[in-house]
Amino acid sequence: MKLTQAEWHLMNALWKGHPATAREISERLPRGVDWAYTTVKTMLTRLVEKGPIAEAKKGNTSIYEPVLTRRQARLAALGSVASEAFDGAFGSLVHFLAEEEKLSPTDREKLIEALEGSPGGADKPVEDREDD
Amino acid sequence: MKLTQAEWHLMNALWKGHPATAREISERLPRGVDWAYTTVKTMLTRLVEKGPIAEAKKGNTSIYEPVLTRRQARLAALGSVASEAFDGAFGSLVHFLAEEEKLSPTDREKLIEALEGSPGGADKPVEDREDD
DNA sequence: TGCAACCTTCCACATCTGTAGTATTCTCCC
DNA sequence: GGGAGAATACTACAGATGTGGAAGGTTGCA
Repeated sequence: MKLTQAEWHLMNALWKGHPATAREISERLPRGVDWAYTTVKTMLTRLVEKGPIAEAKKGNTSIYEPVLTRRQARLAALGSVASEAFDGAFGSLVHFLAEEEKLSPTDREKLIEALEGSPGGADKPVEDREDD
Repeated sequence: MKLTQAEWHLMNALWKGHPATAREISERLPRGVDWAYTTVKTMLTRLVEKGPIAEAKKGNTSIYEPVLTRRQARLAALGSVASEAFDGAFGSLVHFLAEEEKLSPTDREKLIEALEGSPGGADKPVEDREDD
């Protein structure tokens, strides 16, 4: 259940409140992500096929519900980084992070840069429900 | 400088010792990653185009050198996860990790599963030079 | 009852990824 | 000098991703 960046946008929007319709979701996308409604619809359909979300019909309209919880997705994402970048050792990742806590200024810059590299991040924090 | 999984394999192999030839790199790929030599060559060429590694010619043969350091790549990877999955808040990622330290058994399983999901992870630990 | 607004499904298409074959060019050794 | 074995360059191709247009069904309201 590894998500792509675009899929994260959708999932984040869905986790913000569900069930939700495609339109609701598309309205909740972060600033900078200005997709056509049909784009959202296509991605949602693909996510349903792939499994992370479920679709139900209410009359003519589809309503979506997350199947994958936010926590599961986060674990998967971190697990994947651990496996690729830290020789599969989760502890090594944590260790690295701990070390980097004392980031040098230039590295801090790099990180900020990385964070700003994609839209959707680093603006207003979202409510912090720990699951779903 | 976000790397794909396949690219991580190559970069990891290169970081293990450099400069290195395509053949050397291909021989250092993790078990389970059995690419044809030409595949390795293609990926290396693409990585050179994209920037993370540099290529120099020694007679007929290309020798490769990382430009992106391991540490930079790790920061970028974690930054990207932070941005996608933690609303851009790096601290939130760290917090999550801290919480998850007390993983439930089933979740621990899920994590293991995620780690085992791709080849190259979780066998022998690699030397732990903190940079390059 | 008819239209505006909204929803859906289907199709399209460029780019990126993963993977590798083929053909050509070097090079080194006999 | 000629051939075997490597290395290279070029090309291909399927599947995933990112985007969205076109056309047609539904529905509530005037």
